[in-house]
Amino acid sequence: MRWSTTLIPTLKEDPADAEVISHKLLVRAGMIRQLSRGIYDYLPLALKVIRNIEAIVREEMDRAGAQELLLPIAAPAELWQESGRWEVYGKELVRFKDRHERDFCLGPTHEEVITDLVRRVVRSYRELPFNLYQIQTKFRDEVRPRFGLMRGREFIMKDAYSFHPSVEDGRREYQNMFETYRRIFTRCGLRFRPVEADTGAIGGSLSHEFQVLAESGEDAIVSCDHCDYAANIQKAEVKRQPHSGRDLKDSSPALKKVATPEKKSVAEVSAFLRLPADRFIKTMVYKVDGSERVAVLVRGDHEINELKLKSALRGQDVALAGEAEVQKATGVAPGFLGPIGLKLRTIADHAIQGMRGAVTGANEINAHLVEVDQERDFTPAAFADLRLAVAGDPCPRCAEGRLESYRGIEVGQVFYLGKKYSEKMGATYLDPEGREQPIEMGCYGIGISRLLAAAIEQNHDENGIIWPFALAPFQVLLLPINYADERIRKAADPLYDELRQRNIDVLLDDRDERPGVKFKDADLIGIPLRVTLGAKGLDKGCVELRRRRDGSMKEVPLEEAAATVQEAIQAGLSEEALQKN
RNA sequence: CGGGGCGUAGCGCAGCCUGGUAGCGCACCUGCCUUGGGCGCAGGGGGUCGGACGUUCAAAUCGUCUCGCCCCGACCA
Repeated sequence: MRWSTTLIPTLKEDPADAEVISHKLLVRAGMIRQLSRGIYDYLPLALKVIRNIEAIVREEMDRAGAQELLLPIAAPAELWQESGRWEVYGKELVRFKDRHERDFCLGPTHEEVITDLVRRVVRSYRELPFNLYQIQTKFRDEVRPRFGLMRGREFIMKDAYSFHPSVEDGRREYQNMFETYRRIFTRCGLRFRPVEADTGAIGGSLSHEFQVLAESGEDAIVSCDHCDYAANIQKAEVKRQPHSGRDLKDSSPALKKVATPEKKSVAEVSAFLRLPADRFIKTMVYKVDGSERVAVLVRGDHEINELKLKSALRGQDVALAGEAEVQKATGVAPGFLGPIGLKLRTIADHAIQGMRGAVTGANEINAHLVEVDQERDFTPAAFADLRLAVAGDPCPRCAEGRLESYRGIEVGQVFYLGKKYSEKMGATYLDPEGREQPIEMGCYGIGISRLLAAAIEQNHDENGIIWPFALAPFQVLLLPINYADERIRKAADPLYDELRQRNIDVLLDDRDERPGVKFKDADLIGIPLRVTLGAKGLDKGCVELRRRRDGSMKEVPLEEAAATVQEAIQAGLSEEALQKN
């Protein structure tokens, strides 16, 4: 492609409305433009990258035995009412009426539509299993779209759904997809980590997320430095440890009330009493299923994991109580709550068990209790794993490891759904004994457009994007210093033709621009290889080959340039494929 | 949904407080010049100041409403 005939509207300055680096660079590199909140035009350069991602996804999905299909983006409300999600999904689901006043929605995901298709088609176990996928635009009316393509309302997604005659077969396919995702993200040239994940709104019993590692990621993840345990912080288990009581004398000093005027938070009381945060017991009041109030205890340096709390309460909805609600339920203001004498059902994190010499609120304004001994002074209804894991925690799976924490961008997630949709929607088959059975299901998503942004978050420098070879919109950029110069042009044009003959995706910067402008734009759009053709080099019969990633440069005889470029691309691709993840 | 901020040329911004002929940089067009990291000189085009209503002799500027975009937020006791 010749630059002069394409549309790559680069910008010198960051767009005013962009916050994160991928958003800034996508706009500055002329790849996307915003049409509306969370809705973007994909310009040619962006679409080329998307097509590259899609090609990798298709190859690997097909290789794994899945088949591509395409489902409608608009779906009738009835399907969503059947699954129960018409009511549950909320405002994220865009609804509209057609001219006959029938309710429809735009698909934010396609479990309903595909389950409906399959139940109308499949009769027998002989027709199972299979895995169907599509690559399609999705629409979710996010509360707060942000960060450019990272959280858009309209986005491109690959979604796959598999159907099985047994749990074992479903698990096999889950594993198959897990490995396929590993291959896909490895081939994309990304550093990533699969982590155990919560199943969230989609439902199901087993799930992993694929997180592209990037400082700017919205997700916190932890992984073991010793074994291969890794999990989203929301899901990460905490190993039950022996209690952290200070001194294990037979008896604790007597309980003592101390005045703590206006000191409410752990940080404030900790500073005031000169005691470390891990000596504190934090008491939080939760609304459970909207009515009951439950007190939850965690150590002062820990934080409650509401997902764990929810499962400890057998799946009831939990929400932190407001200040007025706390006052009403306990008779004291938040900040001075403690488990001793509290007339509420109380559950405590494991770390609370056996604590001695602890500090808690006194259940009266401006006072705390010190020298609290859990076994002596109070007994919660239950102990459970209720807190968020933190870096340094011992690994819940192996003996030696410690957890490290990272930030990540979720670009893929696999779910084992089981019978969740098939039972509700009556997707069944006849087993060999002639009995009707609900189909076992799994589903597997990849955020294609988010992957585009994540790749940039992970691969950029102060000058612009640094594309992995596997995703780059062009493999190589030809940069004639002065294309109007006949000698340079007569070197550039044949090289351009030869690269094209070798089936290499090449961009020729044939614009009548100053060299500086071309160099800046070249770095900005991030093509992995750049061949510079200038008078100095041509005097020696040479051109210059430069790698975008490390800036390394070498002179190459003009006649060998095409072959050298081809080798460099091969080398780059295999280097990416061998990257350890 | 709540709170805050911003809408002025394609992009980035000033002007608004204190009403009086709409500006700057970049980009763009023409010519000359220049050609290894966003050159130089000269000339030029482009704006219903987001929209509506109001106040006023007069509104980008003041008021009311409205639309759009950005950021923050569901309380860690």
